[in-house]
Amino acid sequence: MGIAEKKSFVETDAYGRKKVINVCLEPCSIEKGMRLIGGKWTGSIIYHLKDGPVRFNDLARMLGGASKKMIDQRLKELESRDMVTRTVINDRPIAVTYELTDFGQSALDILELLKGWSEKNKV
Amino acid sequence: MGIAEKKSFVETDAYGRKKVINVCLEPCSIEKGMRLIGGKWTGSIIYHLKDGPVRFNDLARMLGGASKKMIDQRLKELESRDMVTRTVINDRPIAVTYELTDFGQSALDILELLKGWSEKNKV
DNA sequence: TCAATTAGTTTACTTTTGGTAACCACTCAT
DNA sequence: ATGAGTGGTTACCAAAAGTAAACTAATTGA
Repeated sequence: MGIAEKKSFVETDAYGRKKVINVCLEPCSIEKGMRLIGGKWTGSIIYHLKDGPVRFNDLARMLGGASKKMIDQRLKELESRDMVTRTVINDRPIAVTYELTDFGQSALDILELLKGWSEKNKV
Repeated sequence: MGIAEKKSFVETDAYGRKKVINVCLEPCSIEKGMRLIGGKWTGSIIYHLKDGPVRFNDLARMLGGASKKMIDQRLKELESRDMVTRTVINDRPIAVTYELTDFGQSALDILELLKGWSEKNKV
C-alpha cells in the first residue's frame, strides 16, 4: 500500500469485545493536510497568490474580512512550510511581495476543486 | 461568469491611490468551503463514513485522537448542514448510525485529492 | 504641512475551541 | 453483582485564536 493509510474497521472477538483495526493514532493524512491549508484565511491567501507575486497591503485589501495580524500570521506559517516566499523588492520605501513556491502551487488543485464545490452548492 | 467570483485586483488611480476591485467583503467561496469541511476532525469523519453507515462508538474508536465530545459536536454540525444523517436503528440498547448524504458524499472528491496530496508530500 | 502610502508590530481585549473526566439510563454476558 | 457495552451530556478549565485600533519610521504627493 506504500505510503497510504490502511482502511480502519471494527472487529468483534469471540466474547463480543470490539477492537478497531488500523486506528488513527495520530491525525490521519486528511487531518494533516487540513492543517496545512485549512487554517482561517490560509486557503484564500494561497488562492489570491495564484497569478503571481502580491504585496502585503494589496493582499490585505483583497481579503476584506481578515485583519493584518491574521494575514501576517498566515503568511509566516506558509513561509515556514515553504509554500510561500517573501521577497523584499525595495527598501525605503519598503516593499515586499509574497509568491507561491512550487509546493504552494501544488495546493491550488485542491483549492480550485473546493471553490467549485462551494460555489455549486451555494454554500 | 455566473455564480463564480470575479478575480480581485488592485488599481491605482491618477493620483497614485490604490483601490481594490472585487474585494472579498465576505469570506470568499474558498473560505466558506473550508468552514464546511475544514473544522478539526471534520474531514476525517466524512472520510471514515465513505463506505457506508458507521456507529458512533466505532467512529470514536477509529479516530484515535478525537474525544467523544469533538466527534459529537462535528457530527451535529454535519447533520445541520445536511452532510450526514443520523439514524436510530435500535432502542434499548440504543444503537445509532451516521451516514453521508449525497451532499456529504460530494465532498469526498476534495478529501481524496487532499489525502493524496498530503501523502505525496509526507506532510 | 498635511495626508496617505509602505509593512508590519503591539496592545489590550474578547471569543472560541478543545480536552478531561464524570455521569446518565439502559442492556447484556459472566 | 460486576464490568463492559450503548450513545451521548454536562461542567469545568486552560489555551488558543481572533479582533480593532493605535503606532512605528520613512517616503511621497498635493
